[in-house]
Order: sequence, then C-alpha cells, then structure tokens
Amino acid sequence: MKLTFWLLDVNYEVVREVPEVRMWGLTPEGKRVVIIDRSFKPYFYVVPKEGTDIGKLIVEVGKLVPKPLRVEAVEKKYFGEPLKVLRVTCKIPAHVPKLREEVAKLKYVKDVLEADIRFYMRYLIDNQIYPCAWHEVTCEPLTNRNKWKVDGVFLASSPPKLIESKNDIPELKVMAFDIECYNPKGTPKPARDPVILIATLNSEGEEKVFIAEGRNDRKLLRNFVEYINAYDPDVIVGYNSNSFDWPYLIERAKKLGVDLSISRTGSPPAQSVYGHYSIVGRANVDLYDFAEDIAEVKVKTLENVAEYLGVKRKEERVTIRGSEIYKYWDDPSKREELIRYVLDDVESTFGLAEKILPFAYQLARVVGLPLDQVGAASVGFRVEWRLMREAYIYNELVPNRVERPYSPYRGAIVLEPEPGIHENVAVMDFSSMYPNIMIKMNISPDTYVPPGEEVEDGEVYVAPEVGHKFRKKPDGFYRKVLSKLLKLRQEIRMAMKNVDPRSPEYRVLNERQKALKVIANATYGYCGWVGARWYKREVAEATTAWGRKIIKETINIARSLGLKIIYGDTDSIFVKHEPEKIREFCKTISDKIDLPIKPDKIYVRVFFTEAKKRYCGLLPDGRIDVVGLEAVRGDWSELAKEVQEEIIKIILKERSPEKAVDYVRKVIKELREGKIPLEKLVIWKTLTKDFEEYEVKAAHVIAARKLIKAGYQLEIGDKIGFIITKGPGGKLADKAEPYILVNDYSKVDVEYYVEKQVVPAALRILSYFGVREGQLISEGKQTSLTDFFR
DNA sequence: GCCTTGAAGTTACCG
DNA sequence: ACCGGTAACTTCAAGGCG
Repeated sequence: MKLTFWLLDVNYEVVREVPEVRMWGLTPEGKRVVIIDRSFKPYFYVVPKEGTDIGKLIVEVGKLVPKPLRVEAVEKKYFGEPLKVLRVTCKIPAHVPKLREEVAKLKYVKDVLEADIRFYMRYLIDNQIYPCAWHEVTCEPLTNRNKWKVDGVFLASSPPKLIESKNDIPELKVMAFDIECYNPKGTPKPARDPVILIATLNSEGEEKVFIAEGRNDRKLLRNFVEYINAYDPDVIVGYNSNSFDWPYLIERAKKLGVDLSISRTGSPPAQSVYGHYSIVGRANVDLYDFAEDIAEVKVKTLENVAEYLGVKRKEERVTIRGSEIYKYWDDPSKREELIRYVLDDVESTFGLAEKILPFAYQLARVVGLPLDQVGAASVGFRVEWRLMREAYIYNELVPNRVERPYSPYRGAIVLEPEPGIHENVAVMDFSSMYPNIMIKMNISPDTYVPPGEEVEDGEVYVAPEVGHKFRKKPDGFYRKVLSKLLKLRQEIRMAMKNVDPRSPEYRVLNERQKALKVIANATYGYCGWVGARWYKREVAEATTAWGRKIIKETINIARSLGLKIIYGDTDSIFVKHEPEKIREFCKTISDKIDLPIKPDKIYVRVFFTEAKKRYCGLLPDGRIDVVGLEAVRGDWSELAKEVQEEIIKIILKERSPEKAVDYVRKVIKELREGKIPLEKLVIWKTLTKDFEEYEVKAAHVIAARKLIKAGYQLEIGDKIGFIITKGPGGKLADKAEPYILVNDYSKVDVEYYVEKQVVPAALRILSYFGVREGQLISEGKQTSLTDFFR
C-alpha cells in the first residue's frame, strides 16, 4: 500500500539486532502514524593512504572486530577530487565508533570519514527525506504490538520519497506548558522544592492547571503525565523548557518515583543533541531558542517577547516577581493570582508558538534537522546540516570536524560618516553581497589553488589584496549550494506573487524564503568559523577582500556621477537622493560590477555623529530608524534610552534642539524628584563567563555575586539587572545592586543616572548642535558644591 | 600618596 | 560553537608630580 505522511520526528532503535529507523508523522487525514524501515545499515568511509593495495585493505578491514557486514571500494569525491575509498557497513550503529577506532589504527589508513553522523540522520540524508515535509512511502501495516500512541504502524518496503509540490502544514496538535516551582530559598532546586503548578493550553483551546497538594507534587506530576498521554500532542512547546522545565520535571519525577512516560513509545523525555530534550514521536520545541534571534527584544523574558510579538500585553497580565512565587503559594488568599499568572504564561507561550512554529517548520525543512533539534542547534550547525545534505547529492565526502587554532583575517570596510543632518538620502545596498561574491568568484575550499600550485592566469580568479586563487571551473561546492539556495528563494518569492497574501500557503512560502535567506546569509560566516567542517580561512578572507574592492569601486562610480556619499558599511552606501543620477549609478554598477544593487530605503532626514555604525533617520512614512545608538542597546537604562529616542524624534521631526534641551531638563528634574519609576533605572548586562574568569570587577559581575548570595542560581548567558545605588562610594561596581533587591528609591544614586546615563545619551545627539552638559544640568551650583567636597 | 592617562577588559551593536 | 569592525563604558596599573 501507499501512504502519504508529513514527517514530525525520527528516531531509531535496535530490535532483534536489526537497527530500525522510525519515522513519526501525520497523514493528510490526520492519522498519527509511524513508518519503520529495517533495511538500512550504518556505514562510514575509509580513505586509504596513497599507493595502498585496496584489495588487501578490504580484506584486512573485513577481519576487524566488531566484524563489518560489508567492505567495498566506492568512488567518491573529496574537496572536488575523485577519490577511491572504502565503504564499511556495520551491523548496528553502536559498531560504528568501535570499528572506526580499529580501522584508524591500521597502517594503510589515512583517514576515517562520516563516522560521526547519527544513524537516523544518515538515513534521512541518503534518502533525501526532510522533516516537516510530505513524503510518500510504499509500506505494509504491522500490528501495534507495543501499544504505541499512533493510529497505525507500517513497515516500509522502500524508503519514503519526498513530495516537493505538497507544501501545506497538517493540523498539528500543539500543547504549550509552563511550570511554577516552590522557591522559598531563591532559585528552586528539584531535590528540595516541589513543582506547585503546571499549566497547559492546547490547539483545541483547552486550558488546564495542575495544582500540587500543599508541598506534595506527586499527584500533580502523575496527572500531568496522564493528561499529555490523553491529549497526545504532536508538538509540545515551552519557554526555556530545555534549560529549566524538562530537567526540573525529570529530576523531580525521579526523586518522587513518578513515571514520566510521555513519548509515543512510552519512554520518558531524554536529553539529546544540542542540549534539547527528545520525546519520541512528538516534537518538543523550546520557543526560547527562536526568541533569541529577535534582536529588538533586549531582555528576552516570556513577557517581553509576548508583548513584542503582539501576543499578550503586559498590562493584561498578572505580574509576580519570580522570587516571590512561594509567597503566593503559601498565602491562600493570593493563590488565585498565582494561578492567573501561570495561565498568563502558558497563554503567552501558546501565542508565541503560533507566531514562531511556522518559521520553525520551514527552518527544519530547509536545514534538514528534525523539528525538535533545529531550534536548539546553533547557526553554524544549521548551515552545516544543509551542506551535508548537498554533499551527499554531489557524491562529496563530508570532512571531519577538526580542532584548529583561531586565525584572524580582515573583514569589511566602514566609511567615516559625514556628521550632521542630511535631507533626502538614499541607501543603496548590494543584496546578499557575500553569497553573491562567493558564487561569482567560485570561492570554495575545493576550488582553492594553494600558492605553490602551477596554474594558468586565465583559469583562476585572484582575490585582490590577499592574492588567493580560485579555479573558474568546475563549479565549487559553495557556488553550487549558494546558487541553489538563492535561486530557490527567488522562485518562492515569484510564486508568492500569485498567492493570496492571507492564505496559509502564502505564510508557508514566506517562512520558507526567510529560512533560505537566513541560511544563505550565514554561509560566509560559517566558512570562516574554525569549528566548521568546510572551514577554509582563505575562502572567508577572499570573500571580504572582494567585498572591500567592490564597495570601493562603488564609491568611485558614485563620486564620478556626482553623487554625494554620506556613509557606507560593508555592502551599502548612503548617497544624496538624486533620482536621475541614481538611475545612472545603478546602470553603471550592473555593467561594471555585475552584482545586484538596489535602493534599500530613502531617508527624509538622517543624522550622523562622527562615529561609525551609529545613526538615526526619518523615513517617508514618519517612522524613525535608530541604528547602533544607546536607544537600541540593551545595556543602557530604559530612562536614558527613552530620553535619547525622544530627542531623536524632536530633532528629526521638529528640528528643534531647544525643545530637546527643555525636554531633557524636565526629565532630569523628575529624576531628581524621584518621579521616575525604578524599573526605568535598571541596567542589564549579560554574564558571559564564569566568575573566576573575570579579570576586572565589573558592575554586573558584582551584582551577580550578590544575587548568588541571596540564593539565586545563575548561569553563563543570564542577564543581570542592576541599579546604581549611593553605596560606599569609590568604584561604580561596588554601588551596583541587583534590581530585585532594591525597593527603595532613596538608595538610588540619582546623580549617576543624571551624569552617566541621561546626559551622555542626550549629548550623543545634542552636542552636535552645540549643547553642553551645563545646559542640561541646570542646578550647576549644587553639582559643583558636591564636587568640591568629594 | 594623589592625580592623570592610556591600555586592557567588557559588552553589545552593525552588516 | 557563524565572521570582522566598531563604539563606549569601567577598571586598573603605570607614570608624573611633589
């Protein structure tokens, strides 16, 4: 029989000494199915040393233990060069690492390749099967003898085939969940503190709260497990669930002896690659992984992200300080509020899922990693999995991951801006500049010609400044991969024009083209990453070198046409908007440079200081862009950011520095009168390393120490919110207090906020207009007095 | 011992 | 566990002065 299914999850298990790949999915009719393939065997490649007698080596490898099923010579390519290698097939996946080690010991073996690719990924790659995509498979039904939570179990008679044309997303059962823990001693510890509440919300709109009995959460856990199995979700979403909820629940369940069997085979969640938790047959997605990519949100709490995405406004939800949750639990009159709180969280999480999952599906589809892994994998690994898919298609061997020393190289050019206000400025930029350079110049590890190698001048492209050479023919790996990604993206964008923008299909296509763009744009960074399998410094170095040459030429062309250049960064130039000259400019660029350039935006008015990478501009529709300035940085107080943003508005829209000065003075007055909410004084900074590794006493590190003392558990990557208080004086760092421990305005060092936050943020813009610090701080006498006595 | 200065450390941004 | 270029802050130690 034939079966059509959408691939949700994949795993494997060895049954009666036969590895079986299990593909969990949905049919168009909404049946949950698992398709089993028992015909696939794990394998890896062996590269023999030059001049080796292949036949002898085959015999030798065949005698090793664990004994391989098969050893055969195959023709592959390695960095574009044909290479005869041995393909060693094993009985079960566990034999691969063992045999690999034995093989590596052999005298005539140069290298062992592709021995570190997980078995089920090997299967997906070799059969070009993609997560979150539809496939057709010829199979036979089996009896569901293990009582798996599916409507049908099937044995594949041949591997599934991707159906490229079917792009709809089946109706998935999504369940969001969130847990709250008892925390009288700071960060809750599963060995000590019970889970007091679990809230769930599913696609049917069903909302549940599981409530502990006093400090006893055994029944709560059991009911939660029972509920998951009863509802039987396809996708389980949480916020920070891979770092908090799952490990907490697992340890708690272990301690209480509660069976956490929630997978479709009846197994508990298990930690797996990239630190995510895998639930067999379902996709466990941590939405925090995707929230991390939202640059506009600086402190990525669930509340902040939900507000930004228009899911739930902060005013419409209950706010409880995380550290006080236990108080709401202990006080019966406050429990209802805590329940409302956990419901707000689960509703926000579900809302986030509606915004984020459609992109996650397409990212999984493009990258080829299972849905539950693709978010947890870093950008580098996402690119790499796409490359590994391509390598298979081109019969290329996948290079091993090797440790290399960091090796720096020059990057892009940033122009010195023309400070001041400019009217009517067009921003021209090269679209996908680096990918297009790599394609055009055929830059790739496999086309690279090392310095010693003889080659005709006409056969290679030579990178400016650095002199790296790349063969013009044949197409390099990166050229093939990137052209495909960009072409596919263009095709999708064309197709979108014929689709109703409100339709689900449009959304699918749009998310797909975004995923393609993300991967294409990350490929240059990937090739210069020392951890990359396809790393080659010369590839990255040549790409930026050509980028510099191109932007320089572009500047010259613009100048020669009489266009005034105001600024430029990497792949863009800002020029005075003169439509006639710009048309001419675009024509010349396409003639002489032959890379796509387009007007990105036109500013009605744009303002630059002397600094690079920091400016603000007014768009024709009245919106304002702020780039690089304090107002868009996460490590300035909300107050300083707000002041700067308001000044920018006044300057760009009303062109009145005087009004801006009055405004700043008003704010400073309010600040000194204690009328600014404490929350607006919080400064957030990330802990980027362990405490011992810090060489200087930075404010956020001192504040973090104080948090730990108060019982909080902190990790690398946590954002520390602190307020500068009057404290003992001396160093700033000693005056930094964790904001959750500050409740009293009288402790705030108001003058710090005046002098080191509001004034600098304001002057960043206003000093260009001749405004001085003294004009903002009117009570000069007081300041000088305190200065005198200090 | 105090003050100035510049290097170093640190973070977050831009493209 | 994608890159280099950049601004801006604070800390810290060296150097100058007396």
